[in-house]
Amino acid sequence: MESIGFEAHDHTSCIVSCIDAVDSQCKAQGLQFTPVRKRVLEILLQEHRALGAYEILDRLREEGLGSQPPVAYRALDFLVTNGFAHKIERLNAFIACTHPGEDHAPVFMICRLCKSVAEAQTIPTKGQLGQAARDAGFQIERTVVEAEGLCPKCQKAADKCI
Amino acid sequence: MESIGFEAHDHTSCIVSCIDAVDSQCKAQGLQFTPVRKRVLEILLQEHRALGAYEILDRLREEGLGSQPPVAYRALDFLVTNGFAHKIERLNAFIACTHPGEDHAPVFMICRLCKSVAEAQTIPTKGQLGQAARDAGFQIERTVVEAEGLCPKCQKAADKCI
DNA sequence: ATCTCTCATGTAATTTTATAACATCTCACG
DNA sequence: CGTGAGATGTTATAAAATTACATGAGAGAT
Repeated sequence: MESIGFEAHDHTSCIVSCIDAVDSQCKAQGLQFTPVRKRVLEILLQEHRALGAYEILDRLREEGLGSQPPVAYRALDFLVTNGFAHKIERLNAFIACTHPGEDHAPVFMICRLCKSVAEAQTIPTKGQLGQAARDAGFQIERTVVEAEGLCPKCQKAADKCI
Repeated sequence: MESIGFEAHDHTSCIVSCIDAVDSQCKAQGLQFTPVRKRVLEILLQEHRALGAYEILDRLREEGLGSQPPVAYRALDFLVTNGFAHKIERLNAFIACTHPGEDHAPVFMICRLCKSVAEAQTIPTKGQLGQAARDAGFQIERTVVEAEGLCPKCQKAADKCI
């Protein structure tokens, strides 16, 4: 269980290496990692925060890469379908995946103050959800697990105010 | 860990007893269980399926209980805030709570074929999500846990087609 | 070389989901 | 009675997502 998002790290290299990883994975799988798709992933990678489709669209528009909603939604759909990004249902927003390539059952922790989002991995069949599914005879295909609360930084900031 | 939703049960009495339970809880807490709010909860209780706000609004409109979106959204907000209903984020839809009154960390299982939704309860601090949060120093306030897949009935139906 | 099929993109219009803002009402409490 | 909090009515608008259809670009067959 590893989580990325709340700690500092070298962001520039993180973006480059992630793009490279996705690039080669696309080549391996015969997927087209087109300029719009790559740019959308870069935009997402620039922050550990979920971005709305229209925020992304605005940036694409500034860069002349597309101006209508389907442009953003299609690129996001490609990224999500192939596991390079995730949708945060609670926020109707999207975030780059921090574990591209690996098989996925992501869990998100969303800070209600600073809006940062961290991703961790779980094994869906294990744990309480897995147990509940087994009890009910339910066959899990996909999971959405999102926790809202306070990240370490904002907890400290909140403590000072008391 | 108990789950309601995929098994048959006496639905009429389930609705009545649930409304009664919410009614007395509202009295105890000084909450106003007004006609619109009660009707919306009844509508939700009539199916073990999540209903969109506009589906609910349509029914309210037919009954002359309100015609504009805020009417439905306000009633739903009351029900969700007080734990009498839940929002299924994945579906942008709402469902009556099967455990009103109890302290809540619900988990939902959504059948992708028949759209039925079952609710189970978990302890958020336990399990993999709790562990991930502890590892990251994240303080959970609220969780969204939704699994999509096949309910027992639809699994059987799917098996026959192979 | 060109046909053609698939996948990606461009664009307009629309649908679906949700909220803002403000007027009005009701009813318990002083 | 006032008056103030909470509930409702109504108009308008914002935000999120999709449909539908036209166009383009490249791989592989003929």
